[in-house]
Amino acid sequence: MEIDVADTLNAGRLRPQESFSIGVQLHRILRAAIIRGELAPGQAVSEVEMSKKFNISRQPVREAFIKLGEERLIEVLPQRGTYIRKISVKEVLDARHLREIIEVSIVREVTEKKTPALVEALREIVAGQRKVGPGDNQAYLLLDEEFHRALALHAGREYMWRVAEGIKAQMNRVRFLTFDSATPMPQLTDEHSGIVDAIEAGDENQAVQRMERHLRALLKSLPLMAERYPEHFTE
Amino acid sequence: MEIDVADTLNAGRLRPQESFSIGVQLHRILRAAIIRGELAPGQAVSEVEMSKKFNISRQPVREAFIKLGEERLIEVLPQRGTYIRKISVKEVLDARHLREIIEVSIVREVTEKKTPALVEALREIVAGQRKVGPGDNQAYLLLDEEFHRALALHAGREYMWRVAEGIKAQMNRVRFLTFDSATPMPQLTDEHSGIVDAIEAGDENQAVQRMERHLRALLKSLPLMAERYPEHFTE
DNA sequence: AACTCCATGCTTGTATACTAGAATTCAGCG
DNA sequence: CGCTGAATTCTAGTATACAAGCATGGAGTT
Repeated sequence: MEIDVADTLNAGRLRPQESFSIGVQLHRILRAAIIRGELAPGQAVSEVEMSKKFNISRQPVREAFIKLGEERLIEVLPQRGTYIRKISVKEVLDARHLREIIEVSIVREVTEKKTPALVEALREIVAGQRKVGPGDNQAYLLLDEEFHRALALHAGREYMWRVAEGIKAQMNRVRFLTFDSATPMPQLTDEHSGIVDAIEAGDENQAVQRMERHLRALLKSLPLMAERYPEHFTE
Repeated sequence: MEIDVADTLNAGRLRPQESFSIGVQLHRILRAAIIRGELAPGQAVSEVEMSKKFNISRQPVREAFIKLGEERLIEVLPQRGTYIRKISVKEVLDARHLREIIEVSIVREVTEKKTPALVEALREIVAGQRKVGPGDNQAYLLLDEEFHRALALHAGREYMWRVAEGIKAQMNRVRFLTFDSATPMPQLTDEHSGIVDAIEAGDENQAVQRMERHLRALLKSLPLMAERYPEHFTE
């Protein structure tokens, strides 16, 4: 069931946002498209194909491909072709585990350093999450990111957050698969809210426990998705 | 005290290892040169400069620069220039902290999953470290990497290791500064040996403690280096 | 029928030319 | 003497052309 890129990717000129180079823009576009599954795992892509689709030259496409390759979202085989990577269950599990120890470390630090301003900011994000419409997965994911980023930045761990962002790409590919089926957004929001409560109360252990529980939801859904969409996975 | 690249980087033709593309080869070369301090922090580099020095075109250089930029080893300022990033104390501390929680997680896992074969392999690496000559920092660093990588792979955490490798670039820049002065290689080897002992004994807590202690050495040396070589640092 | 081999058309890798923007320098003017 | 401004010369970004390797398909042979 090959998804045609032209249908979902609004191809055409690619110059409006002049502040960022074309290569950088394309990288973001393709990255999002892969995570959202609009570029099917296993599907072949090529530099010339993309350059034609966006009316640009091969060079910026190449730049984007290099970055996507380092993020392990595509695989570049010299003189043979470039393919959207299938999701590796093992890699996702590893990424999830890594993210857990990072976020646990952060939430522990934050609970120590908490300020009223931070708590209020977090509550505001959670409130925003409650307002998201049932179907708007993308909007919710953005607010989810904002929540976790706020924690990292308050702990002063910008570098850690940068690393975590790369990790999350792998996980988000799975999350987008689950969206259609099995993930109740309100429950996630409740979990966020519970974490904020624990932070506000200064209860470090409870904050950590709730964060772990929050991040382990993927452990349940991953095998289900791997079974339901076997063509998306490699193992 | 600008270090001339031509002196240290053996410039010239760049084609012997045909299996890897020129861009990939150059990336490795420059990466090592930056970590070893042969390209001085703050120093300006340029795509044409490198392309002339290695008798290649600008494109592979550009590819290498993109990767180095993502590793935060250089900074590319569009239409202005490219510079070797100065070492950020804050970033190094963050990287160190991140590496600690990763390696602690790994060593904990390894202590559970230990096998006689692994213990023997680790002891062999440690033995190799004892044989390294006093001045051969680069050889020692390779064996140090091998030690930690063996742990990660035995835990089945290839993906984690991949992430950790990127992190270590930042830390190794500092370690190379300390080599000339204050780091007794035998002591590091003893620490490795102690970690293996704890793993073999199955004493998880002690293994973790020793790993933490081992990785916290940088906390002492970092401020000293920042003071001794202020031109290498940004803060 | 099956197997070999070469031509053809794909792919990414590399080289070169051109564009556009920033900084510097030096001439000209107040 | 000091300041302004335009030309020059850097830079990285983009476009296009060429090279080289791999896969596929079909013609030819056995």
